Amino acid sequence: MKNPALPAKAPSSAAPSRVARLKTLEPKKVKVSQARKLLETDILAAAKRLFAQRGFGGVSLDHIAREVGASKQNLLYYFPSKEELYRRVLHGVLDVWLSYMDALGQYPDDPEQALREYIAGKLRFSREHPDDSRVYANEVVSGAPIFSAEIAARVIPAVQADVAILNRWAERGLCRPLDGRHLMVLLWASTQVYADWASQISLVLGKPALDEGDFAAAEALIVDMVLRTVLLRKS
Amino acid sequence: MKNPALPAKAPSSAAPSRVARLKTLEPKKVKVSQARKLLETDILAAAKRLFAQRGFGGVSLDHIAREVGASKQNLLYYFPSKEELYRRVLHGVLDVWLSYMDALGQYPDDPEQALREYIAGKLRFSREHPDDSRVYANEVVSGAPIFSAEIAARVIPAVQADVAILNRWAERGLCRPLDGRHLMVLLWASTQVYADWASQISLVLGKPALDEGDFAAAEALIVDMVLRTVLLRKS
DNA sequence: TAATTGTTTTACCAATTGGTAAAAACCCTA
DNA sequence: TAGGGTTTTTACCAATTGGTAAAACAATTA
Repeated sequence: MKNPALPAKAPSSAAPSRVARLKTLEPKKVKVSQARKLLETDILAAAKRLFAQRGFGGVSLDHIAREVGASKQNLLYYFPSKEELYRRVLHGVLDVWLSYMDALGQYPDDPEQALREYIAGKLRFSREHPDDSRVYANEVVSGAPIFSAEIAARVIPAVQADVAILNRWAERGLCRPLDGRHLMVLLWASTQVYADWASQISLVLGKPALDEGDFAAAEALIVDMVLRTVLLRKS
Repeated sequence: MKNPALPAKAPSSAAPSRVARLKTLEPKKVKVSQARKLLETDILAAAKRLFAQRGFGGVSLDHIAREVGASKQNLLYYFPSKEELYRRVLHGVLDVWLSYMDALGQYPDDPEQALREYIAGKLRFSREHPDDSRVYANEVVSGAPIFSAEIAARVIPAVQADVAILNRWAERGLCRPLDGRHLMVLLWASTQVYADWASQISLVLGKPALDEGDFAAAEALIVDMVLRTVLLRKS
């Protein structure tokens, strides 16, 4: 099915085969034993981009394949099915997502620094990996039909660890006691929105795309709010 | 591309026609002059639910039609195309979305009350209209390919009005001066996340669905944070 | 060089996609 | 009850969907 809003891709008439392209660019440099990993990576990258933009159901294998200059059947040689490809993409996305979750543990005795780092990291994630954020958002908005098990297995423990850290701070009198679970939700929401809602935010800010200054302003506001709320006294 | 004659489609034996169903349920009550509006409403409701869950590309007309007990062709009698149906759904969603935007103007001289109402309203929106929120989120995450014009025309002015109110408060010394645009983004994010990310939040909270208490806890946290940040002194 | 392995292409497939045309059924009024 | 407008169903359509089978090609090893 064609998403009418997206411009139809110009028919890649010349359609250079991928192998031909590789050979042309680096005649003998690229070992074909590496070709597999290369193409696999390309497919995953293209799939991530498209899934981020249009969701699982809005993307066809043919679309992804054309994007990397391969045939759909070639793609199916690397990934046994569309759902498996999607699963692989999601798996990678979750890896990246989780890698920004352990900032709180880095500063076990300094809530302020820990929270600053956490927020800064999450905003960096939104800025540097917007498609990862959007793929994740798409899956979660859909009710996580495919990945709820993996989210439960990997995300929930990470969240609970972060919540435990917050609770320990509160017990030690380092911060106000509050429901860490809702604080985590708020942190995700307020940072990832700068990836997921970038199109609307840039409309609000009146510019074609978000720049460094916008992210800095967002960080300042979020950090300010969170520290005011979490710390016993604003330093 | 050749297309060999396909075997005649099996007659949908069990499928009860919609009219038959209506008649069975309420023999003469339902005026058929109302049938049109009824079916149209049903279609829009079903489409909203499905678009919310799977995005534009993940839903077929047939899927929507079956959901309301009608045929795809019947559906196309009411809506000329899938995109037009989607547009109608989005239009309704935007109406609801915007109806929660003018809370700030209700209390022009009382930032605290205004912000409390705004947050409470937005959370009510997430709770009472989760599908609206998700359809909106899906469209925005996709880069608003179909609705960016209408968002620009209807949402942006509303945001600017709210930002102007915030600025006026700051000028009058009623609140701290801050970038109202980022505050608005934060308010959307932190409230709508309770609709869009409900599946993950309920996993975090360890319950099958969010209940009133969860929304109350969220409201308390968000209000607390925002008031601490926006007001000159926390009352 | 031959056999083997790994990769890509060609040729299909049935089912589904959004959409059209026209016949049929239905309802209200004259 | 006959006609006219409204709604639904039947019958299609070409294009696209995810996926399979096998042939062809390329690379590595024996």
